[in-house]
Amino acid sequence: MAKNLKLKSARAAMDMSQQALAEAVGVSRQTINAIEKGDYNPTLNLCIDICKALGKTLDEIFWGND
Amino acid sequence: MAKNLKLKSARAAMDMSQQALAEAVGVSRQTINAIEKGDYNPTLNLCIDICKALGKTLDEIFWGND
DNA sequence: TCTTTTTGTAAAATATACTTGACAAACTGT
DNA sequence: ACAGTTTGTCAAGTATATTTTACAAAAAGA
Repeated sequence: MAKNLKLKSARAAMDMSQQALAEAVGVSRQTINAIEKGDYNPTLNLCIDICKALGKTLDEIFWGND
Repeated sequence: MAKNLKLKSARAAMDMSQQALAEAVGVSRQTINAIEKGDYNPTLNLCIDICKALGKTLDEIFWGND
C-alpha cells in the first residue's frame, strides 16, 4: 500500500509520462498509475521491463518500499 | 522460460526444501517449483517474500535470468 | 533393500493482475 | 482564459498467477 516514489522519480528523470512508460513496456497507463500509487502487486516480468525501460535494477526501484 | 538456478542454490544454501520455503512464504509447493523451473511469472510481493526468507535481495535472485 | 522425503508434473478451480472505456481534476504552455 | 497533456480513479471484463488434489520418479537415510 506504500506509494512507489522511486518509480515515480526514475520515470521523471527520464522525462516520461505514465502513458509513455506504459507504451514502452506494453501495459496500460492505469497499470503504471496503480503501481506508483502502490495499490497493487505487479508481476516480476513487468517489474523487470519497467526497470529496463528506466535504466535501473529491481533493487533500485522495487526493493525496500515497505 | 529460463530456470532460476539462483533461487535453487540460495534455497539449498539455507537447507530448505521447496516445501519448507513454500510454507515460509505462504504459497504452495508447486508455486515454488514452477518459479525454479522458470515457467512462470510470480508477483513482486512473492519475490520479495522469497528473498527475505532466503536473506537475499531481488537483484541477487531475480535479476539477470534472461 | 526398504522407507521416507523431495522433486517433477498435470488438470480443474479460484483469486487477482491487467485491460478497456470513460470522466474529471490538476498541470503546462500559449 | 483557453487548449492540450498528464494524472487520479472507477466499474466491468479478460488473462493469468496460484491453489488443490493427485500420482510417479528421483534422492537420501537406515
